[in-house]
Amino acid sequence: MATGRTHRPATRSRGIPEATVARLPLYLRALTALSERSVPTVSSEELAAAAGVNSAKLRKDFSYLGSYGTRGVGYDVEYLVYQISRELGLTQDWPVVIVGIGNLGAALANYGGFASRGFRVAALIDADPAMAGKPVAGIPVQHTDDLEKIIDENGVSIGVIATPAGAAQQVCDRLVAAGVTSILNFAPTVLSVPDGVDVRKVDLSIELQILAFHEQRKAGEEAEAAGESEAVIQTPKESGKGPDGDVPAVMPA
Amino acid sequence: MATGRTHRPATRSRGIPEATVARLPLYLRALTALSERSVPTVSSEELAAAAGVNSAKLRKDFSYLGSYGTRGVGYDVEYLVYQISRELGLTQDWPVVIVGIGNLGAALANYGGFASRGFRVAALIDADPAMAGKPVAGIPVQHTDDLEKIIDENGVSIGVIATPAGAAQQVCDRLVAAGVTSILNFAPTVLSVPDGVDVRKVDLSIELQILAFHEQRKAGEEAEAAGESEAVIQTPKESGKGPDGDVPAVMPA
DNA sequence: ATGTCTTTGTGAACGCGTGCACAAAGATGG
DNA sequence: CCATCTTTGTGCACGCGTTCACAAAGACAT
Repeated sequence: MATGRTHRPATRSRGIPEATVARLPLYLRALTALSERSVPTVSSEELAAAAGVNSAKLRKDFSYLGSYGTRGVGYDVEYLVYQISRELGLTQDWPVVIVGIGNLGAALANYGGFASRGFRVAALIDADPAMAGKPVAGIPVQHTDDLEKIIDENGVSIGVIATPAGAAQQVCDRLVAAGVTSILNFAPTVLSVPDGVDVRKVDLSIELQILAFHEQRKAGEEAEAAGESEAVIQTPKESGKGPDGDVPAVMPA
Repeated sequence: MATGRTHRPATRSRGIPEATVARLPLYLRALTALSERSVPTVSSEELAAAAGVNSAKLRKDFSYLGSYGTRGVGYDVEYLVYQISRELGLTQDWPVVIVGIGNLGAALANYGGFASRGFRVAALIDADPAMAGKPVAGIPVQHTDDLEKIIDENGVSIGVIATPAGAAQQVCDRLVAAGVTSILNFAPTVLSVPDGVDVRKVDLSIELQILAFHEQRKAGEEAEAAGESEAVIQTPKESGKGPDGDVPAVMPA
């Protein structure tokens, strides 16, 4: 099943920083767009602009993969697309199961982004017997009872949890026990998993709350409206006295 | 995590580090659960375990908000819930618009997490005239033409983009022009916004690709550790600059 | 070949976030 | 009131990630 995995592109292959890994998909997307427009080469400056990052950062990121650029010219788009795809493991097929076919699960099943890049929805699983057999996105929903069998027969190693919060940990445990080692969690819960299992979480309400925090801060500064531009003022760290404006630093009684 | 933002000197808004802000919602969720069980106080150790973080980190996070704990006892749950809620701006109402009512947009509209905490879906907007008036999650969908009017009349400052990638930037521009200053972007695009506008992005396919990377790495290590007698992994000749044999089959965006 | 010009690749400095470890603060019991 | 025990709040050191700035590498023109 797994083809040769002893890859060593003439440089330090192991030890790609996590932050870099998180940006590779971004670069890949930008490069794919260039590829479709048949652009042969691209400079770090251009690509960085397209990906919304600093060009030095981009060059350093690529340097972890190896020296794929040509000084004075830039990077070969096709070659880079291939290298990043391979580094991310997108040259192979990743069967994925989605557990919890509610509104969100159905939306995920229909999401084109899955199929387009090496990921294939191998099965949809739901606890509701009434859902069983019903096709969603052209795939019949299967019952939770068969979870282990489905994982095993399809060689699934990536699972997506889109269940209510209450069921998430239990589903997670079963997925892990059945052999899944990477989980994308949409349920608003902190999952606990054994070592060796990766969990990434996508949490709507957390994202909104972070936005609300900044929004409130912006509103506060605006209300203060002393005529200062917000970018440059850096209040020196003071302790004790300090007019921090709107919010009273309430101390517990 | 994923937060694509235009550059800004990593400002500590009122001295609270960005990393701390991102964890506050997590603490709040754990505290709310404790509150519902009528637990009066909690130690940093317990709360940290519930939130899945280091206890020292949690104490330091709270120290940015002020000294709300009592040594030898712990933190007062109710008080802390209130303080964090206020800090995050959840004590006020945040009207939100969702633009792009496809599968994902509809799922978001139905998502309970919105209403539960200060956020209220003020309007659903879609470009398809056939959708207009059709109720989704009990809210009638309105047409994009009225976007500016809807933003204005409802005092919306937070927008959610769930459109196809092609429409995202255009929608974003209109939202910003209409007064929205915080955007949660689900479209697989890098949005460019003026200073002062916050963008957070949620990108499915990026999350999956990051998981795939680690999955591939795990598989590789495993194969390496499981004895090297496999003749399959013979070092390819790597003649010239061409990559090794297996064809990449480049995927479209 | 030689010089000029462009762009990469990276050494080094800096800043942020994390986690340890401990002193200070307060509760609790005698 | 004093001793002891628990838990907070934080000083400090370390490591990761980001950014600057520049030498080296190659393309290209003459």
